[in-house]
Amino acid sequence: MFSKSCKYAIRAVLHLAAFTAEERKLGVQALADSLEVPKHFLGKILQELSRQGIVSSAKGPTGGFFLSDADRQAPLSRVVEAIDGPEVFSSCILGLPVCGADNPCPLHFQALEYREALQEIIEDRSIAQVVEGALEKDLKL
Amino acid sequence: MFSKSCKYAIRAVLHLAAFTAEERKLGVQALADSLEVPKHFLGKILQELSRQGIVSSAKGPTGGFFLSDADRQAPLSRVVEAIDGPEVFSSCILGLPVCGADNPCPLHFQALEYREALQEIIEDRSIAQVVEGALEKDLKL
DNA sequence: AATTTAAAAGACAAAAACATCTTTTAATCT
DNA sequence: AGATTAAAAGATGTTTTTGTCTTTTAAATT
Repeated sequence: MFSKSCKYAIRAVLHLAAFTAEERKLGVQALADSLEVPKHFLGKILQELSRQGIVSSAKGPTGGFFLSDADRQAPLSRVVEAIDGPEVFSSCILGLPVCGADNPCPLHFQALEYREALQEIIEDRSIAQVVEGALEKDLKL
Repeated sequence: MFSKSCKYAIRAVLHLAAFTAEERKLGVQALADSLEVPKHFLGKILQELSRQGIVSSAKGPTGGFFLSDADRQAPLSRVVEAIDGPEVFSSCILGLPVCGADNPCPLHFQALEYREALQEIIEDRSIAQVVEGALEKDLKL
């Protein structure tokens, strides 16, 4: 489904959304500890997310990563697109390059429902909404 | 979603289901040509599928791969399990080792629908049924 | 029995994904 | 200004996935 990098990215962004703000940043070390993922690898991912304007960051003492209010409004799919690329959503489930309604693969029509379910998870909800829902249910982030 | 090997495997099995039988086998070369996938790589995959009893094969002249009537009755999920492992269905969408209804990840409940859609595609239909449906719709296999 | 055909098996190679380490840059604090 | 802190950037290493090639084994045909 998602690559490992992408899974880390999603978890990191949700965690940042829940626990940080402009005045309350989190360093890679702290974040890596919380998520129990390799520090340097996470650093690379955050770097890319930062470059793409999905998370915010500041250097130096009191620096770190955080999610601005604007950052929170983005759909979760932006994170996925940033790391795994936009193909994840649209590409054929059997990897055929020309699969579509006109030239469908053997699973094309069955796969539509799966496609929609996927969209509901990551395209239809903003980062803020996902976190809100999770906090309501007392889920760990 | 599925690994490349797994995508090849599914396509190969469906093709074999549509065009072969005990008396009408297909060699790796011919199959690779039809599916437009690398011959030797496909060979490896078929070897594994054969070892696991998902496809049938015969050596020597007039040899090749085919699907017996019994082979056809298996659900598509057997192919997926054989190549990508059984985890694909049950594992957490964010890769958390302990994600479940009791200790759910931030996307656990949203992911349920996606899970079900996925099951409907590969667990609820036999290979024979998928091929039948595809042939009815004139889809290329 | 000898030859041919094609899968089975295993060794090997390239690419991508995953992960770590070091250096540089920029910001803060004293 | 100098020291310190932490992200940015880049180099490097490891593992997994993907792909190729060669040898072996078994079956059929002559």
